[in-house]
Amino acid sequence: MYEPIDQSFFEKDTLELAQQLLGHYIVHEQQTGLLVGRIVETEAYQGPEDRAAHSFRNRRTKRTEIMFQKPGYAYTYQMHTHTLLNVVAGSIETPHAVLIRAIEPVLGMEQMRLNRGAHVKEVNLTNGPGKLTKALGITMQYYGHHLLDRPLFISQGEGRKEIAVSPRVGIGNTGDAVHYPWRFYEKDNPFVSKYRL
DNA sequence: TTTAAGATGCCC
DNA sequence: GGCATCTTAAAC
Repeated sequence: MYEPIDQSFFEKDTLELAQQLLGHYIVHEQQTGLLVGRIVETEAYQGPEDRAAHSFRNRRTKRTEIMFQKPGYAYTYQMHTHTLLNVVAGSIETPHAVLIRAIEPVLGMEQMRLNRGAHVKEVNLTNGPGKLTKALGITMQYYGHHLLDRPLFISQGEGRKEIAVSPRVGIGNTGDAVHYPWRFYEKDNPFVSKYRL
């Protein structure tokens, strides 16, 4: 039923990929069962020109190294107490990534509740980049994992509604980059994260 | 070796 | 609005 998508899917312009990811599934096959979420919000980060990107000015470190590889790898990193998940984008040596900011629970909601806490309302289970990784059980162990490989992969979706666009969330102090319209989400979807400065 | 900062989220 | 709490990078 859920099968990894083709490598060619990742090989497109980064802004295009960020939009194309909307409506596709993230699948995590765990011992406890299948966890599936439908991607409803993404953001593009395009080093070396993009001041908000970790790879700004081709900064190449242990953390950013995966962004210089071929597209389709998972770039996970720790943000305070949370793990955030990116899909590496752009050709080799072009350090782009697409941050997955929100998903809509499709399968395994019981386990997602266990991962997130029983008192959390359904709409708040996965409506943020740190929330969805916790719900899906995604940790730093997936840094450098390729998203065509089980147990964590992208799977073909069944389409999406209208795409809305906005500036990216939570990038203060990055000059012009603050205004780039590189956040994409499915219009009117209740699982999209709250916009913050 | 030490320190600061961060693509967040939860609680007060 | 404060603060948790972890990884990395850059300062010293």
